[in-house]
Amino acid sequence: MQLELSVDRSSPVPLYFQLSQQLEAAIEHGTLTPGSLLGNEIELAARLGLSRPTVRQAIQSLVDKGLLVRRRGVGTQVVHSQVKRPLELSSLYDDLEAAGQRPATKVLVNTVEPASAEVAAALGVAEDSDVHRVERLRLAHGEPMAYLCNFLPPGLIALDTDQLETTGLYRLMRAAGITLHSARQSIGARSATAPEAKRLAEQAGAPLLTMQRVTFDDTGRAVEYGTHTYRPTRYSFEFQLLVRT
Amino acid sequence: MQLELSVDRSSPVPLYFQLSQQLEAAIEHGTLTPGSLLGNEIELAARLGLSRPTVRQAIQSLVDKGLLVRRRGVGTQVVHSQVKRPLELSSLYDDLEAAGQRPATKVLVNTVEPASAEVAAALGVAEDSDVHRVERLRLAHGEPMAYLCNFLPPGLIALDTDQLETTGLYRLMRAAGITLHSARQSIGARSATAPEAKRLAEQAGAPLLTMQRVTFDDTGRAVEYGTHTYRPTRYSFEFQLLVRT
DNA sequence: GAGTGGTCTAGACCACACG
DNA sequence: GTGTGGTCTAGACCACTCC
Repeated sequence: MQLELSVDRSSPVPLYFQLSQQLEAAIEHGTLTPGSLLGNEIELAARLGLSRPTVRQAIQSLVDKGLLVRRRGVGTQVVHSQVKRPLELSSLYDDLEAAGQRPATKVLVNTVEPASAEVAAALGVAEDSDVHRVERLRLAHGEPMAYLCNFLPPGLIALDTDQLETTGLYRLMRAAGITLHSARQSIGARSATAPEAKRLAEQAGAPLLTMQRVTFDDTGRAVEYGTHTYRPTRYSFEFQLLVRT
Repeated sequence: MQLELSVDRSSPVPLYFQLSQQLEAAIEHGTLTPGSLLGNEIELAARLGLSRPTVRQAIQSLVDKGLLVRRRGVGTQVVHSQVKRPLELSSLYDDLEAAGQRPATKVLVNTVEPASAEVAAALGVAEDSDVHRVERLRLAHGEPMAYLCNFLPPGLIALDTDQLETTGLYRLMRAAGITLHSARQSIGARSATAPEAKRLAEQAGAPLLTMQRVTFDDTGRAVEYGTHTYRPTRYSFEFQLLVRT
């Protein structure tokens, strides 16, 4: 069966992007089955009236996503194993929403305070300089799921408590025009202290999953530092990752 | 100051790769300071005697690594925050070795047995069909750090106990010509059962960090399924990740 | 308006896999 | 040997940013 592909040269969408989207949709949809060969690049370019570099660019973007594999002398194949979700800078809010869990957020603290040494080091600001402190409890189905404590440098975004209760922090930052670039994360575990246990409706000493994260924008500024604790019976970190080549 | 760049056209190493390596080294070395502009692509191409697409390919590879940021109408800049380690399919053995911890491995079990339903589902093999089972204790400085239980489909690699004690599983697979492609991971936490606690020299009920992983090669075969437990006082998952754009 | 990266073309030669 | 992807060239025009 012949795959239907076409590009619209009058569209402002780049040609390689149009092609990669169509290929991705065909893979997602099962029209291109795992293991099937894509056909050689020259022929594909001729069929679409594109140059080979343009077709290569489209294919390369899907190789980078892990959907296709290229073998010299063989061809380009659709990967067998379905790549579900590449690891991304995930927002717990988005994660829960995607899982259909209707997340709720309760803002416990939303204030400005002097930075501790730890916070100052993480955000790259002077010690005792003002930073925002936000503490939130994230619930799903009315059950506490995670306790989130975040610090932000001043003047970055307006931290409105109502907004914080209806969406995630990353969405607020993106909406404010901040381009997130990278994050440094650390995931661990430890026993709950008495106040932690109380907040999360666990028993003191219960195991907790912990995550610390510093997020940077594309200018290299630290835009957020967070220390989070999760109830491991309710949440775990799941992700797919690709091998660097 | 002018950055010294040159390419060797007689080398079998691709020109774009030579260039990207030199740029990466200059960033690492501090010759290219964070925030500095790289100079426009046309001029850079002319200076090196390369075509612009080749120079772009070199720059793009570093953008993908998170070392550079491009802005239309502005230029290409070195990212401020140092990207340390991109998240990769990490081997605990390599992690420990990189941290100078001289890892040691004790093979507890190395056998072939019928696959349980869970293992069969993860590896995509028939239930009760033969699979390798390897249980290892990973130590650093003589202290137990993690308990690793892995399952592998038969006929993939020879699992020599001596080799397993001197290197990591991923190295053995790569050495056997297996091209690792992607992995699906889940990281969580729970309380140690009595036998788990004993293995890791912890107390029963102590918090443990857990990781489950299925690894696929580039043909889509599952090549490994592992369930690991870590002592959270000795180990945490640390990684840097880039935001998908 | 000037300068930058973003996209695109129409070729070319090479390296590798497979029969 | 044949076919594939891997690399490379020398241009071109456009979109965006900044002055």
